[in-house]
Amino acid sequence: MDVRDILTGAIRDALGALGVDPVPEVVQLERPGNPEHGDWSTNVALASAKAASRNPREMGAELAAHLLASPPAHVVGVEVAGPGFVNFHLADSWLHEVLTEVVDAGEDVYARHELGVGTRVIVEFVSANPTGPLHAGHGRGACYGDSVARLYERCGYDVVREFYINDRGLQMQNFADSLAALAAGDEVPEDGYHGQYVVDWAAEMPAGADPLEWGYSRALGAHREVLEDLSIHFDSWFSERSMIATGAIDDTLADLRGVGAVYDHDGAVWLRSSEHGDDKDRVLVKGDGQPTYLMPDVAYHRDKFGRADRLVNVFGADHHGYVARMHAAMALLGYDPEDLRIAITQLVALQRGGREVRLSKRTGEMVELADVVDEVGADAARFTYLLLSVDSPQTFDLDLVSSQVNENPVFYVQYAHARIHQIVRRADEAGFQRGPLSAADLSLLTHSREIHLMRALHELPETVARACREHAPHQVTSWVRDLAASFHGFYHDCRVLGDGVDPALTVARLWLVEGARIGLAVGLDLLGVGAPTEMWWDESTDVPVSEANQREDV
RNA sequence: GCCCUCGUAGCUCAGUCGGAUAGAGCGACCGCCUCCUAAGCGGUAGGCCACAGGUUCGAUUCCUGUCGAGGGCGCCA
Repeated sequence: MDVRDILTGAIRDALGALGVDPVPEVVQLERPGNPEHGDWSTNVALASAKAASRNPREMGAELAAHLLASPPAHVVGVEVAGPGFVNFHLADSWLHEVLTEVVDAGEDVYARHELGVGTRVIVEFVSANPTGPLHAGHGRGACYGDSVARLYERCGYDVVREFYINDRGLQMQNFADSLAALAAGDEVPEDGYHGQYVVDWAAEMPAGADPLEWGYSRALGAHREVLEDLSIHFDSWFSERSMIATGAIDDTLADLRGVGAVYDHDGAVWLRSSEHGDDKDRVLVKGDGQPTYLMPDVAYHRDKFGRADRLVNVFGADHHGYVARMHAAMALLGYDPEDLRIAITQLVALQRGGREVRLSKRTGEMVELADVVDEVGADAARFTYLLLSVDSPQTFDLDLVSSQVNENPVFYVQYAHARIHQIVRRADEAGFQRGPLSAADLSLLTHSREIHLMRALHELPETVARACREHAPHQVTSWVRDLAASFHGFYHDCRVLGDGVDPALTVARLWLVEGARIGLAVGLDLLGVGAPTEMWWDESTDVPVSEANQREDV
């Protein structure tokens, strides 16, 4: 049983026994930052004193005394502190139990949750127009969306990764016209696409090919390729065109009309989105009878709600204005807008050679995502994209991430994982048998480095659940960095193997190393970053030589 | 003008349902390899959490306003 369940259960029992009325619904436990405040602390006396008409400090003191009279498992001290906090001091045995749980569970099971069993989630991300290659800015949404999907999977949800393809409309035609013009030796039209890639692709295009269909497939192929390089595998590629064949667009409009969610004005069809939080009503069908971009998107989301209980969309900041109208449209169709979760990723600025590189498909000056991956490697790219909260704008410095690797946290973390495997290899070479866990004396793990490492491991399940709930994979990145730091400290101060180390301690430490391995493997997998088993450096080039740049898949 | 995100150490950023003395990396300075990989470890310096109110036992955190940064506000997509 998790130590928190033991403590909260004992606290509630004690409050009841002390005649506190009402016994609070939730008992909050936290890890105090200050070690003097014990291993765990509760503010329950502060939080519930008022409702129970009691003095918080006195209530805390009574609670502490009562708990100390018959202490819960592992508890060796309880005291009241400050305005009424009740602090628990635990024997290290609670952490030895944590390590046992980690090792028993293994990397497939540890920090896995059942929160979402039976709930279907569609995570839609990237969804770039098939009119050109993905650029560096797309990389953030791509890595983020995939990692959010991994978090949902780890929490037991039934997840589909979906890419929505805008494969009809004006942009497609402009793109095709640009290809055709270049292939014919003409100038690109005014509102066409001007990037260098258009020139390259036009040269590739076989004579007689349909520029629209050929360009479409060329762009989509490029998307697929770079995403695969980043270990991002979509389960579903949803074509906008397919909704014309299925009649989904017409059906959606008829549905909206049926519930009075649209009206005709100035020859156009308007959606009453302002009735559900949007700034103004939006046009669905233009005066010329053509649908706006919004119309098929509404139909698409209606389709998704037919396939899932929850929708997660990843939009770039430049599309955030879209959120209100989409929520309104779903509300008008009778869905709960809460079930459409839209994550906004702030923009990525790219830096190279100390100056910013502008991203613009129109001017043609852009850095392709494929170039970023080539330049810094898939692992460094993913880790860097997932380093920050998506609420913060990011400056991705290509020179820094690729060449100054000592400033790059991905190598710090991967190095910890490589060190773990080095210890395991050394133990094998020495013929050292770890033996069964049940035979190991984990109580020998008492060094502060060992304690810190086990504490960090204990936090992983909670971190995963929160990161999923908040759609915040960067919290996993932070955890992984923290665990790596704990491990490097342990590695430095606690020898696992050697003549001076008691064999029983070696066994216990090998199990701790195994626990760290499991934790890092879980965390890195959630980030989609490789976990290399060895890393060596070429000192002449300062380039790490490892699976980091030879990885195949995650 | 309205909407979204943000404002925390010199720089880049974390900060759990509102908790006790606000953290990390980098940069700066000082130390540590006879030993499982020193791309590692330890220490020092560095803060009016943009500003002003409010809510309460308690606010970096929640609410309102001001200032500042980025982005968005079309019968374009």
